[in-house]
Amino acid sequence: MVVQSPKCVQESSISNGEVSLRTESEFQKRVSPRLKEKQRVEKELLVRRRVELLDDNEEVVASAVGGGGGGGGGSEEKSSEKKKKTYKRRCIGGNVNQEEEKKKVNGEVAKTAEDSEAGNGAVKGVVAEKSDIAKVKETIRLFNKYYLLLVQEEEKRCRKVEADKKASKVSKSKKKESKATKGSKSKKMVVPVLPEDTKSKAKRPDLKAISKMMENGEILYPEKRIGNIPGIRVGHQFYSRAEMVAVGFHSHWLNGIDYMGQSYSKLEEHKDKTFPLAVAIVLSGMYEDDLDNAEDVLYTGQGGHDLTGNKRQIQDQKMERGNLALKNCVEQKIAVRVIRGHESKSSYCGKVYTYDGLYQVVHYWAEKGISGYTIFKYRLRRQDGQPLLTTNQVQFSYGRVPQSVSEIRGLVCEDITGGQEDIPIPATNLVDDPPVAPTGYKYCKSIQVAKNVKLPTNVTGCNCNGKCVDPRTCACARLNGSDFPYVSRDGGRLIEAKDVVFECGPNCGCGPDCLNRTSQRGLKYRLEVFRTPKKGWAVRSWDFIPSGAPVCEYTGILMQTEDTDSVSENNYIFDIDCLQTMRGLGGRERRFRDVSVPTIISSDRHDDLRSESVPEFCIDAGSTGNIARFINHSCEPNLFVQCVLSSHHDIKLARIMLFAADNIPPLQELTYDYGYALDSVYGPDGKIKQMACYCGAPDCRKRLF
DNA sequence: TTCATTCAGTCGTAT
DNA sequence: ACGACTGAATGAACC
Repeated sequence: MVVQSPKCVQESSISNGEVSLRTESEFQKRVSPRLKEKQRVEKELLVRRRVELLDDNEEVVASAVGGGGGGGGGSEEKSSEKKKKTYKRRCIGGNVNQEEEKKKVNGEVAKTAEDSEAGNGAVKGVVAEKSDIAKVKETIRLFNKYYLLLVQEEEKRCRKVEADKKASKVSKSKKKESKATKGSKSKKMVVPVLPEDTKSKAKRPDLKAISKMMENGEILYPEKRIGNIPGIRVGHQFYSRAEMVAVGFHSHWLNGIDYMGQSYSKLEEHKDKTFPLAVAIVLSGMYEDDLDNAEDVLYTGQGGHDLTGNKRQIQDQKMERGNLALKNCVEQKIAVRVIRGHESKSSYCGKVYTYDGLYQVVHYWAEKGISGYTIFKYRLRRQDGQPLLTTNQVQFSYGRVPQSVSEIRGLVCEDITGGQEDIPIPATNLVDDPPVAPTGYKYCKSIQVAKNVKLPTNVTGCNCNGKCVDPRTCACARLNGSDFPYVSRDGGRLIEAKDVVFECGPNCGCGPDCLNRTSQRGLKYRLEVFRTPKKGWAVRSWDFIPSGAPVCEYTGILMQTEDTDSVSENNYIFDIDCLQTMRGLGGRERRFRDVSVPTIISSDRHDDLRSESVPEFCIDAGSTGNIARFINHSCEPNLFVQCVLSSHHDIKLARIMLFAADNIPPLQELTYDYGYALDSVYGPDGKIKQMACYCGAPDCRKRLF
């Protein structure tokens, strides 16, 4: 294809994990001296070392994903007791292939040759049991899904309430008239409407979500535990109290002190202890003086607070419940988990809760508080030998988000989009000397269509006006299983991954503000392209990204797959293959039955898709593309791929969107699962090519392909 | 910015 | 089976 400077090839190829068609000589020249040798020595050691090197920089920030990947070693066995709970949801992320294999064994018809190959390949190389960290991640994703579903429910209810209000106001006079004739009916209207109506808005979808998870037995650790919880390392960030409940890390969404009650004294393993016994506390941060410094904490007991209004003491605190539990910790030298709540403005979540590690309750005493009532104070000291306190690091990392262009360290390009995007995307390079900027491609915000590809025309859309709200009347909503795939919170969040999302488009009656055009609004977050030591270019966000939020589209040249064969140096080809996309869900659960396969896609065409081993169309971002071409692969990604149809309904030509699969803190590298089937990539010699994966995830498949 | 209201599981007590 | 207990989340009301 295009002649690129050697440097460019290097950058681009590594950055995208080296897709496929590189020549063997190039491959060896660039990667092998360092890689292959070590690979032979020991794969795992290599991976770990790389992760350490890599995360040197990012560990500070990416507490959930990054890190040494080690942690899990011994604890994996313990987790088997909870296997049942998570088992049914194993068909996600890195284990998709495994799940397919299982289905086959169960007698389901193998779909395609490609599929079965993927299954076989995966079973050989994949870690059988999920790491504890992955389980936690999965649990929180489930929580987020419930949360968004319940937000949607709430939004619907509120709309209805509002509509009813309007209607009732308008028809007030009419009602009076009709009272005479329809007395009984109006009575019925008033009775059920009033209680719902008055509770107009605040319904706490977060609490609803944990209720649902309890109901379904989906709390990861329903039993309280003393000490660390598998999969939650020091520095782990939670984005709400409810999230902690979902994991079982702190089982109250409200209380500061979580403790084991008397009932635990019956258990054999706790026979020698006195209960109640505290296991975890949350420092809400409202007592500024609670925090002496990072290693020492002064904690005020519970009770006697005025629940409503000003949080003043109105009673003496009593030595009972949580206070007693903490006292017992002093006497029995039991360490408690300490979670610190931080205000984090400039983020959608508002508050972040960081796990700061185990603390010994060394001392307690009673004193008279400001209001003259007795309060209990507890002195906690951090246990030695724990990872450095993350509080400072978090602040450091948040502080590191540059406020202006002049503050950006290692800036090599102020805006790689050349003004095309609403928000500039700077590129930084603190790795190379001299620092180089990403080159060898042309930035293009929107997709380019190859000459021999024709997008369908004469497509009908919905007939809504302004914003689409009623899923019963909006034709686009009906295609999505009679519901909108987005909630309006935070400017539009996708509730969950779907096989395909039908958005409103140019053929619809609604306007640009329609919720069902969420993925068409361009970039919302301040992204940065940055150079990594080992993985080439990478992308991160300076803003917090809530789960389900659209991050960017994958753009490039939309072309026929067969035309790409001549383009042999290209590493940026994204196949528009629904099956492949589903493999790359990255942890989002599929809901097959919820997606009505629309009649517009004729059934024979659908069969075509299934039987085809190679998708007909692809997006080539090799020479032309947007920010998405710099996003790296990970086996445990924080983004997922979602096919979106907006201007037409041909699934083979769907747009490729990347959405946040998790709540993503600022400066965490953005990644998605490239979704390669193992042993599916062939070199020029016709032999299967392999590529090691260095994403560093605990459940890394070790191979990209 | 502050204010007021709601939210729901846990733990202990009382059946 | 019941009720006290708890302070986060949230929209409204407030300048």
